[in-house]
Order: sequence, then C-alpha cells, then structure tokens
Amino acid sequence: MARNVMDILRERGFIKQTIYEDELYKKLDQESVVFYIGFDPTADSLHIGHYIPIMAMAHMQRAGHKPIALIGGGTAMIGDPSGRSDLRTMMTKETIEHNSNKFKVQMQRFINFEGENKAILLNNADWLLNLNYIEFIRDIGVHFSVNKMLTAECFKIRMETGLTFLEFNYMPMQAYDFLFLNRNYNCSLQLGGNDQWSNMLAGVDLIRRKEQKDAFCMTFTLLETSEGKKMGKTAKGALWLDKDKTSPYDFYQYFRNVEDQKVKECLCLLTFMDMAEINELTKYQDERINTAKERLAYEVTRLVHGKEEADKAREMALAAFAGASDNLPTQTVKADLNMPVVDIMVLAGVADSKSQARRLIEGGGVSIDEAKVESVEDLLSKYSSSKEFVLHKGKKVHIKVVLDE
RNA sequence: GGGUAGGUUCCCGAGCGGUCAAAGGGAGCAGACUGUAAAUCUGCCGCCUCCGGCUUCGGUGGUUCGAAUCCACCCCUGCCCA
Repeated sequence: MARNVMDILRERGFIKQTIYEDELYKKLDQESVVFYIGFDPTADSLHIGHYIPIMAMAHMQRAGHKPIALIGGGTAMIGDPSGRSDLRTMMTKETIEHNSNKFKVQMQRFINFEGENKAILLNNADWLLNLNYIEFIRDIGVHFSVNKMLTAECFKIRMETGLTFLEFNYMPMQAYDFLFLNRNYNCSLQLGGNDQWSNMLAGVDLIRRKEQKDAFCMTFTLLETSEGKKMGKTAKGALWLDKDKTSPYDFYQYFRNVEDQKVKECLCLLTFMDMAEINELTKYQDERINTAKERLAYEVTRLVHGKEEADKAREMALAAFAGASDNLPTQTVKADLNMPVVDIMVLAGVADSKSQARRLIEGGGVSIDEAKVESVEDLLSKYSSSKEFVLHKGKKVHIKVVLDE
C-alpha cells in the first residue's frame, strides 16, 4: 500500500474530526479497512453536499480500503434531527427504493462496485424494518444514557424547539447500523459529515460495549461560502448531480463562478488533481485565478457528467462569454415573431412568470442579440427578424432561442 | 389533561378592524463598478389580460360596509404544571 489515505485526506483538507486518530492511522496503514458512509435517500439524486463524502470514499478505495455505501432507507423513515429545526417528512418504501437506485448510478462514477475491494451498497431498511421493539430496547437501548444523549450537540438545539421521541431514536438506530455492519461485514470505520459526529460516536461506543472491538469514526469538512453558508445553493435550489435536475452547463457555471477564496479548497476536495498542480494554478490572487476556476469547473463537471458533457459545457461557456453563438445552450420555443418578448422569456425558461419577465425588462436586464429590450410591451419582431436569436438575461444567462411555429 | 405563548409571504420576523400584497433583515434576481470573483451602492422581489384585477397571513365557519387583525370550534408547536 502506498501512502496512508489519512495523509492524503488531511493534505486535501477533508478531515474535520477523528476519534482515536493515531490508532486509526496505524490501522489504515496495516490493513484494508471496511468503512461506511450513510446517505439519506431523501431525494432522487445526490447533490453537491454528498460530493465530499463520495470523494473521500473514492480516495479511500483507491488506497485499498473497502467502501460500504449505506442507504438510510430505514432511518429515513424516522428522520435525522441533526441540523434541522423541523420534523422531516417521512417517506414511503417505494420512493426510497427508487432514490437509492439513482444514487448507485451516480456513485459509480467515483467508486467501483466491482473488482478486488469493490464497494457495496446496502440499505439499512433490510435490518431495521424487522427489528422487534422489545428486543431492540433491551439489547441496544440499555446502552444508551438519556442524560448523555441530551448533551449531544444534535439534540441540544432541538431541546429548544422540540424533539419527538421518534427522532430521539435516530441516534440508537444509526449506532445499531454501525454495530450491524461491524458484525456482518467487519466494518470498523464510519465516515460522514460533521453533523453526524454524535451519531457516529454513539456507534463507536456501542460496538466497543457489545463486541469489545475497536471502531472508529471520522468526519469531513463542509463546503461553505465565505459567509459560512452551505455551498451549493442556486436559484433553482440545490446543485444536483443529476443532469436532468441541474444541467451540466449550470453545474459547470456554478463552479466557474465560485469565490476566489474557495477555488483552492474546491480543487482539493472536489477533484483528484495533483496537489502540486493545484498549488501552481492557485498561486495568483488577481484575475489570473480565473484560469483555475475554468479548470475547476471543467474537472468537476467531467467527474460528475463525463468528458463529453464537460467539453460541451465548456464550449457553451466560451460561446456565451466570448461572443460566438454557435455553441450556446439552445431552447426551442413554440412561438412566432409577433409575440411579446415577455412571453418568449417565459417560454424559454429565462423567467418563471410574466411578471418576473416584466420586472427584468424594467430593470434593464434583458437584451436580444445585442439590443437591450426597452419596453415590457415590445414584440419580438422589434429586435429580431429571424427565427433564431440570442436572448440575454443579465450578464450570465445567454440562450439561443429557436422559434418553432 | 390543566395553564400559558404562538402558527404571517423562500427563511427569520413585524403587523393586531380599513391607508396591508402586508415593516425590517437574510437569501435570490437585475443595474453600476469589476475579473463570469468578493466588497460596496441602487432597483426588483405573490400572480395576472398590469394606470386595473385576482389569490395569500394554520384550518373551517361566524361578526362586520370591511378581517392577517374580532368571535367560535378544530389542527399543529413551544413553555410550565400533572
């Protein structure tokens, strides 16, 4: 085995907290460790928030360790109280199943589900759903001190706003997952986001008590904007890894537009690029940092959507920001030249409603080809006499519109 | 179960019979400045057939010329007591 993964993860800035750090380091040096990360199947696609854990999994796998991606089909029926101020909506079995299948497809780009230390995908519904209540509280429940649980960060916040017994059970359940995986798959390490820390500790504790075996956990940093907000929020909601939910172009643009200060962090966490190369790319503080942004956007898009889509996205970006209109994202719209610009904007998806389109025009943010749209009343024919034209919204949205009458 | 404080537009949070589509902040979008960055300043920020109209303030029914604001019942949440 080459370098210890922990060194790699540390160097790239993944690690936030680790339990028994030195012991874990040694263990990772000596053997192929089975580890797991849990994913809540709350949507039918992974989003950028899952990206870091997945990258970490990939790094781990490359270093010879064995990943288990655990879909929280059972725990999703309860809802994790950590980091939420409200009760999560419960989900049906069918949607959970559907979602986890989608997850697997997306994960395949990063981790291998075949080969020597292949990853496996499990669903905790398979064991949690059959649990017998009395047995569970006798076997597992005894090991949990309510007093201690209440001091956990994830419950503390909820003590203010209200916490149901249902949610209170999330921690023991997740701990039980770890125990189950430890017993059946020899899994001894759990990774995850920092919001999972208390849940993970609970699992480590439980394994030590029930099995008298060592178990470990480690959490990762969260990508945040410089203001401390979770990164990955866009106008349309989360930044999804599914190309039908977030187009590769929008995905590309998101990273093309990250703040200067975050470029390096993103490169380290979200790509496999060599550290030396990253350092070289990010050594400038002025507009030359844009080169790094382009690279970042391209690399990340390529990892998520493949080379072809990444190339396309890059070309579109070039077209949109460097003039040419050939490679622009194109929208075919059922309309004719005599329609008001406002309607075209809605049809082309540039505005959510006519009112919004009107406001954009009033604010001077809309132009067609090179002419600014002056009035809300204007018809398309005033600006274009052809069935193809470029519609600009602000500085960043440029779409080629083709009329289909 | 009893007492008590609440449920307001994407989020936080004012409003407490007309002047309320509803203060303020955040997020978001657009304009200026720039480097497709940040910061800053400005405008917009329920929907429409847009000088007007329509639908919103937990739900349902009332009172009133008129309700987010008053009344009744119901649902949900916090806190205190059991």
